[in-house]
Amino acid sequence: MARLTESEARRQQQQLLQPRPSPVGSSGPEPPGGQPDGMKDLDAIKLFVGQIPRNLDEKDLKPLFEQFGRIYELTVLKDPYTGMHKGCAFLTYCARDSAIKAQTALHEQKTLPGMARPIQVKPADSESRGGDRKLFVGMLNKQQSEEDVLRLFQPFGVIDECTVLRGPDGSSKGCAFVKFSSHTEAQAAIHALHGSQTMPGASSSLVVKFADTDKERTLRRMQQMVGQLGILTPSLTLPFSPYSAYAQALMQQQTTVLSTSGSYLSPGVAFSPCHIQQIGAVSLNGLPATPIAPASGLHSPPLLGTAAVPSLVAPITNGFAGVVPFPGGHPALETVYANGLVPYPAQSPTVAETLHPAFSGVQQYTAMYPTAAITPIAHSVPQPPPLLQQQQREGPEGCNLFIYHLPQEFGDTELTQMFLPFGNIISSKVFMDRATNQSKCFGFVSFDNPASAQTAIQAMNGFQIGMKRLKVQLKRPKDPGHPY
DNA sequence: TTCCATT
Repeated sequence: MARLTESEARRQQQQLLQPRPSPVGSSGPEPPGGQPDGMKDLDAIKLFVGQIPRNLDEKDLKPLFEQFGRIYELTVLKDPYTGMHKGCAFLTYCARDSAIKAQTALHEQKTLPGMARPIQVKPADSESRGGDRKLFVGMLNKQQSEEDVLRLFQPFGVIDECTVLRGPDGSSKGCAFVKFSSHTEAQAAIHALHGSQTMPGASSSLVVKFADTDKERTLRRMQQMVGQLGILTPSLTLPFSPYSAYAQALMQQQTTVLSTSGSYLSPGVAFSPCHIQQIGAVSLNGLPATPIAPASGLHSPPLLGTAAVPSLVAPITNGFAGVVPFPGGHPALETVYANGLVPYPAQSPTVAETLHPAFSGVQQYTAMYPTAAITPIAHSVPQPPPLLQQQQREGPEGCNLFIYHLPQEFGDTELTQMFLPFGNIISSKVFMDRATNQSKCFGFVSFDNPASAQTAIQAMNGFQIGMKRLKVQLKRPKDPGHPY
Protein backbone atom coordinates (compact mmCIF):
# COMPACT_ATOMS: atom_id res chain seq x y z
CA MET A 1 0.00 0.00 0.00
CA ALA A 2 2.91 2.23 0.68
CA ARG A 3 4.04 1.62 -2.84
CA LEU A 4 0.89 2.88 -4.49
CA THR A 5 0.68 6.04 -2.53
CA GLU A 6 4.32 6.65 -3.13
CA SER A 7 4.05 6.31 -6.84
CA GLU A 8 0.99 8.51 -6.86
CA ALA A 9 2.86 11.13 -5.00
CA ARG A 10 5.68 10.86 -7.44
CA ARG A 11 3.33 11.24 -10.35
CA GLN A 12 1.84 14.34 -8.85
CA GLN A 13 5.26 15.70 -8.25
CA GLN A 14 6.07 15.18 -11.86
CA GLN A 15 3.00 17.02 -12.92
CA LEU A 16 4.03 19.93 -10.79
CA LEU A 17 7.36 19.87 -12.50
CA GLN A 18 5.83 20.02 -15.94
CA PRO A 19 6.54 23.69 -16.63
CA ARG A 20 10.15 22.78 -16.61
CA PRO A 21 13.12 25.04 -17.23
CA SER A 22 14.12 25.43 -20.82
CA PRO A 23 16.07 22.47 -22.10
CA VAL A 24 19.76 22.65 -22.64
CA GLY A 25 19.63 22.72 -26.39
CA SER A 26 17.03 25.44 -26.81
CA SER A 27 17.90 29.06 -27.34
CA GLY A 28 16.53 31.74 -25.10
CA PRO A 29 13.90 31.54 -22.38
CA GLU A 30 10.49 30.01 -22.94
CA PRO A 31 7.71 32.43 -23.57
CA PRO A 32 5.83 32.38 -20.28
CA GLY A 33 2.69 30.34 -20.48
CA GLY A 34 3.09 29.82 -24.19
CA GLN A 35 4.30 26.72 -25.96
CA PRO A 36 3.46 24.36 -23.11
CA ASP A 37 5.53 21.49 -24.30
CA GLY A 38 6.32 22.92 -27.63
CA MET A 39 5.12 21.58 -30.91
CA LYS A 40 6.50 18.49 -32.41
CA ASP A 41 7.24 18.26 -36.07
CA LEU A 42 4.70 16.45 -38.15
CA ASP A 43 7.35 13.97 -39.15
CA ALA A 44 8.66 13.43 -35.65
CA ILE A 45 9.63 9.89 -34.74
CA LYS A 46 8.65 8.18 -31.56
CA LEU A 47 11.62 6.30 -30.22
CA PHE A 48 11.66 3.22 -28.10
CA VAL A 49 14.37 3.27 -25.46
CA GLY A 50 15.37 -0.03 -23.94
CA GLN A 51 17.86 -1.30 -21.37
CA ILE A 52 17.10 1.41 -18.87
CA PRO A 53 17.95 0.66 -15.26
CA ARG A 54 14.75 0.41 -13.29
CA ASN A 55 15.82 2.97 -10.81
CA LEU A 56 15.92 5.76 -13.37
CA ASP A 57 12.79 7.72 -14.05
CA GLU A 58 11.96 10.46 -16.52
CA LYS A 59 13.82 13.16 -14.72
CA ASP A 60 16.94 11.03 -14.51
CA LEU A 61 16.81 10.24 -18.20
CA LYS A 62 16.02 13.69 -19.48
CA PRO A 63 19.57 15.05 -19.30
CA LEU A 64 20.86 12.14 -21.31
CA PHE A 65 18.46 12.76 -24.16
CA GLU A 66 18.16 16.50 -24.07
CA GLN A 67 21.59 16.92 -25.51
CA PHE A 68 20.23 15.88 -28.89
CA GLY A 69 17.39 18.33 -28.99
CA ARG A 70 14.26 19.43 -27.36
CA ILE A 71 12.15 16.65 -25.94
CA TYR A 72 8.47 16.66 -26.73
CA GLU A 73 7.59 13.69 -24.60
CA LEU A 74 9.47 11.17 -22.52
CA THR A 75 7.59 8.39 -20.78
CA VAL A 76 9.02 5.55 -18.81
CA LEU A 77 6.86 2.50 -19.31
CA LYS A 78 5.28 1.22 -16.16
CA ASP A 79 3.04 -1.62 -15.33
CA PRO A 80 -0.42 -0.09 -15.27
CA TYR A 81 -1.38 -1.84 -12.10
CA THR A 82 1.76 -1.90 -10.01
CA GLY A 83 3.47 1.14 -11.42
CA MET A 84 6.51 -1.03 -11.77
CA HIS A 85 9.21 0.32 -14.06
CA LYS A 86 9.43 -1.85 -17.14
CA GLY A 87 12.98 -0.93 -18.01
CA CYS A 88 12.11 0.94 -21.16
CA ALA A 89 10.61 4.20 -22.32
CA PHE A 90 9.13 6.11 -25.22
CA LEU A 91 10.82 9.25 -26.35
CA THR A 92 9.64 11.79 -28.86
CA TYR A 93 11.69 14.80 -29.80
CA CYS A 94 10.13 17.91 -31.17
CA ALA A 95 12.31 17.54 -34.20
CA ARG A 96 12.74 14.44 -36.28
CA ASP A 97 16.38 15.30 -36.66
CA SER A 98 16.97 15.07 -32.93
CA ALA A 99 15.62 11.55 -32.89
CA ILE A 100 17.98 10.49 -35.60
CA LYS A 101 20.90 12.07 -33.82
CA ALA A 102 19.98 10.40 -30.56
CA GLN A 103 19.61 7.03 -32.19
CA THR A 104 22.94 7.35 -33.95
CA ALA A 105 24.75 8.49 -30.84
CA LEU A 106 23.19 6.16 -28.30
CA HIS A 107 21.72 3.01 -29.81
CA GLU A 108 23.94 0.11 -28.80
CA GLN A 109 26.64 2.69 -28.05
CA LYS A 110 26.45 3.07 -24.34
CA THR A 111 25.50 0.87 -21.43
CA LEU A 112 23.67 2.40 -18.52
CA PRO A 113 24.88 1.49 -15.03
CA GLY A 114 23.87 -1.95 -13.96
CA MET A 115 22.70 -3.10 -17.37
CA ALA A 116 24.15 -6.12 -19.07
CA ARG A 117 23.38 -4.87 -22.54
CA PRO A 118 23.79 -1.51 -24.24
CA ILE A 119 20.96 0.97 -24.39
CA GLN A 120 18.48 0.64 -27.23
CA VAL A 121 17.27 3.72 -29.04
CA LYS A 122 15.21 3.02 -32.11
CA PRO A 123 11.88 3.86 -33.66
CA ALA A 124 9.04 2.40 -31.63
CA ASP A 125 7.10 -0.49 -33.08
CA SER A 126 4.16 1.82 -33.49
CA GLU A 127 6.18 3.87 -35.95
CA SER A 128 6.59 1.12 -38.46
CA ARG A 129 3.74 -0.21 -40.43
CA GLY A 130 3.96 -3.55 -42.07
CA GLY A 131 3.10 -6.38 -39.73
CA ASP A 132 5.12 -9.50 -39.17
CA ARG A 133 8.63 -9.08 -40.33
CA LYS A 134 10.60 -10.68 -37.59
CA LEU A 135 11.76 -14.22 -38.06
CA PHE A 136 12.82 -16.88 -35.69
CA VAL A 137 15.68 -18.96 -37.00
CA GLY A 138 16.25 -22.29 -35.37
CA MET A 139 18.63 -25.18 -35.82
CA LEU A 140 21.66 -23.06 -36.41
CA ASN A 141 24.84 -24.51 -35.16
CA LYS A 142 26.38 -22.92 -32.15
CA GLN A 143 29.36 -21.63 -34.03
CA GLN A 144 27.34 -19.41 -36.31
CA SER A 145 27.53 -15.73 -35.52
CA GLU A 146 25.35 -12.78 -36.43
CA GLU A 147 27.49 -12.31 -39.52
CA ASP A 148 26.84 -15.84 -40.68
CA VAL A 149 23.13 -15.43 -40.21
CA LEU A 150 23.23 -12.10 -41.96
CA ARG A 151 24.93 -13.64 -44.95
CA LEU A 152 22.25 -16.25 -45.09
CA PHE A 153 19.36 -13.82 -45.06
CA GLN A 154 20.71 -10.79 -46.86
CA PRO A 155 19.67 -11.96 -50.31
CA PHE A 156 16.02 -11.66 -49.37
CA GLY A 157 15.86 -8.05 -48.34
CA VAL A 158 16.94 -5.32 -46.02
CA ILE A 159 17.66 -6.58 -42.54
CA ASP A 160 16.88 -4.24 -39.67
CA GLU A 161 18.07 -6.47 -36.91
CA CYS A 162 19.87 -9.72 -36.49
CA THR A 163 20.52 -11.31 -33.12
CA VAL A 164 21.86 -14.69 -32.23
CA LEU A 165 20.42 -15.81 -28.91
CA ARG A 166 23.06 -16.55 -26.36
CA GLY A 167 23.24 -17.92 -22.89
CA PRO A 168 24.72 -16.02 -19.97
CA ASP A 169 28.15 -17.29 -20.93
CA GLY A 170 27.80 -15.87 -24.40
CA SER A 171 27.49 -19.21 -26.11
CA SER A 172 24.96 -19.45 -28.88
CA LYS A 173 21.67 -21.17 -28.23
CA GLY A 174 21.55 -22.21 -31.83
CA CYS A 175 18.83 -19.83 -32.82
CA ALA A 176 18.43 -16.24 -33.87
CA PHE A 177 16.03 -13.46 -34.68
CA VAL A 178 16.15 -11.69 -38.00
CA LYS A 179 14.04 -8.66 -38.69
CA PHE A 180 13.43 -7.63 -42.25
CA SER A 181 12.22 -4.25 -43.34
CA SER A 182 9.01 -5.75 -44.65
CA HIS A 183 6.73 -8.69 -44.25
CA THR A 184 7.20 -9.62 -47.88
CA GLU A 185 10.93 -9.96 -47.55
CA ALA A 186 10.53 -12.04 -44.43
CA GLN A 187 8.07 -14.26 -46.19
CA ALA A 188 10.46 -14.74 -49.07
CA ALA A 189 13.22 -15.78 -46.69
CA ILE A 190 10.98 -18.35 -45.05
CA HIS A 191 10.05 -19.76 -48.37
CA ALA A 192 13.62 -20.03 -49.55
CA LEU A 193 15.39 -21.07 -46.38
CA HIS A 194 13.08 -23.04 -44.13
CA GLY A 195 14.17 -26.65 -44.18
CA SER A 196 16.51 -25.87 -47.02
CA GLN A 197 19.66 -27.14 -45.36
CA THR A 198 21.02 -28.74 -42.26
CA MET A 199 23.80 -26.94 -40.48
CA PRO A 200 26.79 -29.06 -39.56
CA GLY A 201 26.15 -30.46 -36.13
CA ALA A 202 22.49 -29.48 -36.04
CA SER A 203 20.01 -32.22 -35.36
CA SER A 204 17.62 -31.24 -38.09
CA SER A 205 17.18 -28.86 -40.94
CA LEU A 206 17.11 -25.11 -40.62
CA VAL A 207 13.95 -23.63 -39.14
CA VAL A 208 12.79 -20.27 -40.43
CA LYS A 209 9.44 -18.96 -39.30
CA PHE A 210 7.80 -15.84 -38.00
CA ALA A 211 8.80 -15.21 -34.42
CA ASP A 212 6.32 -15.75 -31.63
CA THR A 213 4.06 -12.92 -30.71
CA ASP A 214 3.96 -11.82 -27.11
CA LYS A 215 0.86 -13.82 -26.55
CA GLU A 216 2.40 -16.92 -27.98
CA ARG A 217 5.42 -16.36 -25.82
CA THR A 218 3.34 -16.16 -22.68
CA LEU A 219 1.55 -19.31 -23.65
CA ARG A 220 4.74 -21.12 -24.37
CA ARG A 221 6.09 -20.25 -20.97
CA MET A 222 3.01 -21.43 -19.22
CA GLN A 223 3.16 -24.64 -21.14
CA GLN A 224 6.71 -25.15 -20.06
CA MET A 225 5.67 -24.67 -16.48
CA VAL A 226 2.83 -27.08 -16.87
CA GLY A 227 5.27 -29.62 -18.20
CA GLN A 228 7.54 -29.15 -15.25
CA LEU A 229 4.73 -29.49 -12.78
CA GLY A 230 3.82 -32.82 -14.26
CA ILE A 231 7.34 -34.07 -13.96
CA LEU A 232 7.71 -32.85 -10.43
CA THR A 233 4.47 -34.08 -9.02
CA PRO A 234 3.33 -37.24 -10.69
CA SER A 235 1.25 -38.12 -7.65
CA LEU A 236 -0.74 -34.97 -8.02
CA THR A 237 -1.27 -35.07 -11.67
CA LEU A 238 -4.45 -37.04 -11.53
CA PRO A 239 -7.25 -36.85 -10.93
CA PHE A 240 -7.30 -33.43 -9.29
CA SER A 241 -5.12 -32.31 -11.97
CA PRO A 242 -3.34 -29.03 -11.96
CA TYR A 243 -3.27 -29.82 -15.64
CA SER A 244 -6.91 -29.16 -15.97
CA ALA A 245 -6.57 -25.87 -14.17
CA TYR A 246 -3.67 -24.80 -16.24
CA ALA A 247 -5.28 -26.01 -19.35
CA GLN A 248 -8.15 -23.72 -18.68
CA ALA A 249 -5.86 -20.92 -17.67
CA LEU A 250 -4.13 -21.38 -20.95
CA MET A 251 -7.40 -21.34 -22.78
CA GLN A 252 -8.26 -18.11 -21.10
CA GLN A 253 -4.93 -16.56 -21.86
CA GLN A 254 -5.26 -17.09 -25.50
CA THR A 255 -8.12 -15.79 -27.46
CA THR A 256 -7.70 -16.64 -31.06
CA VAL A 257 -4.18 -17.89 -31.20
CA LEU A 258 -4.74 -21.53 -30.54
CA SER A 259 -8.15 -21.80 -32.03
CA THR A 260 -6.70 -21.07 -35.40
CA SER A 261 -3.39 -22.81 -35.09
CA GLY A 262 -2.68 -25.40 -32.46
CA SER A 263 0.09 -26.87 -34.45
CA TYR A 264 2.96 -25.84 -32.25
CA LEU A 265 1.49 -27.48 -29.21
CA SER A 266 2.97 -30.79 -28.42
CA PRO A 267 0.42 -33.57 -28.20
CA GLY A 268 1.02 -33.98 -24.49
CA VAL A 269 -0.19 -30.52 -23.62
CA ALA A 270 -2.80 -29.92 -26.25
CA PHE A 271 -6.08 -29.48 -24.47
CA SER A 272 -9.51 -28.72 -25.67
CA PRO A 273 -12.48 -27.62 -23.57
CA CYS A 274 -13.91 -31.05 -24.09
CA HIS A 275 -10.92 -32.69 -22.49
CA ILE A 276 -11.01 -30.42 -19.54
CA GLN A 277 -14.55 -31.41 -18.79
CA GLN A 278 -13.57 -35.01 -18.94
CA ILE A 279 -10.91 -34.58 -16.33
CA GLY A 280 -13.36 -32.75 -14.14
CA ALA A 281 -15.83 -35.58 -14.45
CA VAL A 282 -13.27 -38.07 -13.32
CA SER A 283 -12.45 -36.19 -10.18
CA LEU A 284 -16.00 -35.77 -9.10
CA ASN A 285 -16.48 -39.45 -9.35
CA GLY A 286 -14.37 -40.00 -6.33
CA LEU A 287 -11.22 -41.51 -7.60
CA PRO A 288 -8.54 -41.86 -4.94
CA ALA A 289 -6.78 -38.57 -5.07
CA THR A 290 -3.14 -39.24 -4.38
CA PRO A 291 -2.33 -42.88 -4.70
CA ILE A 292 1.27 -42.63 -3.61
CA ALA A 293 0.88 -39.93 -1.03
CA PRO A 294 1.31 -40.75 2.64
CA ALA A 295 -1.54 -42.27 4.56
CA SER A 296 -3.38 -39.11 5.45
CA GLY A 297 -3.71 -38.17 1.85
CA LEU A 298 -3.78 -34.59 2.90
CA HIS A 299 -0.17 -33.80 2.40
CA SER A 300 2.19 -34.44 -0.39
CA PRO A 301 5.40 -36.29 0.15
CA PRO A 302 7.69 -33.89 2.00
CA LEU A 303 10.40 -34.31 -0.56
CA LEU A 304 8.19 -32.97 -3.24
CA GLY A 305 6.67 -30.30 -1.15
CA THR A 306 9.78 -28.68 0.09
CA ALA A 307 12.37 -29.36 -2.50
CA ALA A 308 10.64 -29.44 -5.79
CA VAL A 309 8.70 -26.26 -5.52
CA PRO A 310 11.50 -23.83 -4.90
CA SER A 311 13.40 -25.36 -7.75
CA LEU A 312 10.53 -24.36 -9.93
CA VAL A 313 10.46 -20.87 -8.64
CA ALA A 314 13.89 -20.02 -9.86
CA PRO A 315 13.34 -20.23 -13.59
CA ILE A 316 10.04 -18.44 -13.31
CA THR A 317 11.23 -15.51 -11.35
CA ASN A 318 14.68 -14.87 -12.62
CA GLY A 319 14.47 -16.37 -16.05
CA PHE A 320 17.71 -18.29 -15.78
CA ALA A 321 17.07 -21.02 -18.23
CA GLY A 322 20.26 -22.68 -17.11
CA VAL A 323 19.01 -23.66 -13.71
CA VAL A 324 16.07 -25.73 -14.83
CA PRO A 325 17.03 -29.04 -13.35
CA PHE A 326 14.95 -31.27 -15.56
CA PRO A 327 15.87 -31.04 -19.18
CA GLY A 328 13.63 -32.65 -21.67
CA GLY A 329 10.19 -34.10 -21.34
CA HIS A 330 9.14 -37.15 -19.45
CA PRO A 331 8.21 -40.24 -21.35
CA ALA A 332 5.78 -41.41 -18.73
CA LEU A 333 3.78 -38.27 -19.10
CA GLU A 334 3.26 -39.00 -22.74
CA THR A 335 2.15 -42.44 -21.81
CA VAL A 336 -0.74 -41.21 -19.78
CA TYR A 337 -2.12 -39.29 -22.65
CA ALA A 338 -1.31 -42.00 -25.07
CA ASN A 339 -3.43 -44.30 -22.97
CA GLY A 340 -6.63 -42.52 -23.53
CA LEU A 341 -7.07 -40.10 -20.70
CA VAL A 342 -7.02 -36.94 -22.64
CA PRO A 343 -7.69 -37.77 -26.25
CA TYR A 344 -11.37 -38.50 -26.03
CA PRO A 345 -13.69 -38.32 -28.94
CA ALA A 346 -15.39 -35.00 -29.08
CA GLN A 347 -18.95 -36.26 -28.74
CA SER A 348 -19.46 -35.86 -24.99
CA PRO A 349 -19.55 -39.42 -23.73
CA THR A 350 -21.36 -40.35 -20.57
CA VAL A 351 -19.71 -40.38 -17.22
CA ALA A 352 -19.60 -44.13 -17.21
CA GLU A 353 -17.76 -44.12 -20.45
CA THR A 354 -15.19 -41.64 -19.31
CA LEU A 355 -14.50 -43.18 -15.98
CA HIS A 356 -13.04 -46.43 -17.04
CA PRO A 357 -10.29 -45.41 -19.41
CA ALA A 358 -9.33 -42.55 -17.17
CA PHE A 359 -9.01 -44.87 -14.25
CA SER A 360 -6.79 -47.24 -16.09
CA GLY A 361 -4.68 -44.33 -17.07
CA VAL A 362 -4.17 -43.42 -13.47
CA GLN A 363 -3.21 -46.89 -12.48
CA GLN A 364 -0.73 -47.15 -15.21
CA TYR A 365 0.74 -43.83 -14.37
CA THR A 366 1.26 -44.47 -10.72
CA ALA A 367 2.59 -47.90 -11.40
CA MET A 368 5.39 -46.33 -13.33
CA TYR A 369 6.20 -44.03 -10.50
CA PRO A 370 7.37 -45.81 -7.41
CA THR A 371 8.52 -43.18 -4.96
CA ALA A 372 12.08 -44.19 -5.64
CA ALA A 373 11.74 -42.67 -9.04
CA ILE A 374 10.88 -39.35 -7.55
CA THR A 375 13.53 -39.16 -4.91
CA PRO A 376 16.53 -38.49 -7.16
CA ILE A 377 14.73 -35.55 -8.64
CA ALA A 378 14.18 -34.02 -5.27
CA HIS A 379 17.72 -34.73 -4.25
CA SER A 380 19.08 -33.01 -7.29
CA VAL A 381 17.87 -29.75 -5.83
CA PRO A 382 20.53 -28.28 -3.62
CA GLN A 383 19.53 -26.79 -0.28
CA PRO A 384 15.76 -26.74 -0.40
CA PRO A 385 14.86 -23.25 0.76
CA PRO A 386 12.15 -23.31 3.39
CA LEU A 387 9.67 -21.64 1.10
CA LEU A 388 6.66 -23.56 2.31
CA GLN A 389 7.81 -23.83 5.85
CA GLN A 390 7.61 -20.20 6.65
CA GLN A 391 4.60 -18.92 8.50
CA GLN A 392 2.00 -17.03 6.55
CA ARG A 393 3.87 -14.04 5.33
CA GLU A 394 1.49 -11.53 3.92
CA GLY A 395 2.32 -9.68 0.79
CA PRO A 396 1.61 -6.02 0.28
CA GLU A 397 -1.98 -5.01 -0.11
CA GLY A 398 -3.39 -6.30 -3.34
CA CYS A 399 -1.00 -9.22 -3.39
CA ASN A 400 -2.91 -11.60 -1.18
CA LEU A 401 -5.51 -13.95 -2.52
CA PHE A 402 -8.30 -15.76 -0.82
CA ILE A 403 -9.10 -19.05 -2.48
CA TYR A 404 -12.24 -20.95 -1.68
CA HIS A 405 -13.74 -24.22 -2.91
CA LEU A 406 -10.46 -26.00 -3.05
CA PRO A 407 -10.67 -29.74 -3.45
CA GLN A 408 -10.59 -31.49 -0.13
CA GLU A 409 -7.34 -33.14 -1.09
CA PHE A 410 -5.48 -29.95 -1.78
CA GLY A 411 -2.71 -29.15 0.65
CA ASP A 412 -0.28 -26.28 0.79
CA THR A 413 1.88 -27.81 -1.88
CA GLU A 414 -0.92 -28.24 -4.34
CA LEU A 415 -2.12 -24.74 -3.70
CA THR A 416 1.33 -23.35 -4.24
CA GLN A 417 1.83 -25.23 -7.41
CA MET A 418 -1.48 -24.23 -8.81
CA PHE A 419 -0.57 -20.57 -8.46
CA LEU A 420 3.12 -20.73 -9.25
CA PRO A 421 2.79 -19.82 -12.91
CA PHE A 422 1.31 -16.48 -12.07
CA GLY A 423 4.20 -15.07 -10.12
CA ASN A 424 6.50 -15.19 -7.20
CA ILE A 425 4.72 -16.73 -4.25
CA ILE A 426 5.62 -15.44 -0.81
CA SER A 427 3.45 -17.85 1.07
CA SER A 428 0.48 -20.12 0.65
CA LYS A 429 -1.63 -21.90 3.19
CA VAL A 430 -4.58 -24.21 3.11
CA PHE A 431 -6.60 -23.92 6.28
CA MET A 432 -7.14 -27.09 8.22
CA ASP A 433 -9.77 -28.05 10.69
CA ARG A 434 -7.98 -28.52 13.98
CA ALA A 435 -10.20 -31.29 15.24
CA THR A 436 -10.34 -33.45 12.15
CA ASN A 437 -7.14 -32.41 10.45
CA GLN A 438 -9.15 -32.00 7.29
CA SER A 439 -8.82 -29.16 4.88
CA LYS A 440 -11.40 -26.47 5.25
CA CYS A 441 -11.22 -26.12 1.52
CA PHE A 442 -9.99 -22.60 1.57
CA GLY A 443 -6.63 -20.96 1.75
CA PHE A 444 -4.49 -17.96 1.04
CA VAL A 445 -1.78 -17.28 -1.44
CA SER A 446 0.45 -14.24 -1.28
CA PHE A 447 2.40 -12.93 -4.21
CA ASP A 448 5.12 -10.36 -4.05
CA ASN A 449 3.31 -8.05 -6.42
CA PRO A 450 -0.28 -7.13 -7.21
CA ALA A 451 0.00 -7.86 -10.90
CA SER A 452 0.65 -11.53 -10.25
CA ALA A 453 -2.34 -11.60 -7.95
CA GLN A 454 -4.53 -10.06 -10.61
CA THR A 455 -3.28 -12.46 -13.24
CA ALA A 456 -4.05 -15.36 -10.95
CA ILE A 457 -7.55 -14.08 -10.33
CA GLN A 458 -8.17 -13.67 -14.01
CA ALA A 459 -6.94 -17.13 -14.80
CA MET A 460 -8.25 -19.13 -11.90
CA ASN A 461 -11.35 -17.53 -10.47
CA GLY A 462 -14.33 -19.63 -11.40
CA PHE A 463 -12.22 -22.48 -12.55
CA GLN A 464 -14.07 -25.72 -12.27
CA ILE A 465 -12.56 -28.64 -10.42
CA GLY A 466 -14.91 -31.52 -10.11
CA MET A 467 -18.27 -30.10 -9.18
CA LYS A 468 -16.82 -27.04 -7.56
CA ARG A 469 -15.68 -23.77 -8.95
CA LEU A 470 -12.76 -22.04 -7.36
CA LYS A 471 -13.38 -18.67 -5.88
CA VAL A 472 -10.26 -16.60 -6.18
CA GLN A 473 -10.32 -13.04 -4.99
CA LEU A 474 -8.25 -10.52 -3.14
CA LYS A 475 -8.05 -11.18 0.53
CA ARG A 476 -9.91 -8.57 2.52
CA PRO A 477 -7.31 -6.14 3.75
CA LYS A 478 -6.98 -5.81 7.45
CA ASP A 479 -8.66 -2.54 8.16
CA PRO A 480 -7.41 -0.98 11.36
CA GLY A 481 -10.48 1.24 11.39
CA HIS A 482 -12.73 -1.78 11.58
CA PRO A 483 -11.34 -4.23 14.06
CA TYR A 484 -14.32 -6.55 13.70
C1' DT B 1 15.48 -23.88 -30.97
C1' DT B 2 11.43 -18.06 -28.97
C1' DC B 3 14.39 -12.71 -27.07
C1' DC B 4 14.69 -7.24 -22.87
C1' DA B 5 11.31 -3.98 -22.08
C1' DT B 6 6.68 -1.45 -27.26
C1' DT B 7 2.10 3.16 -23.79
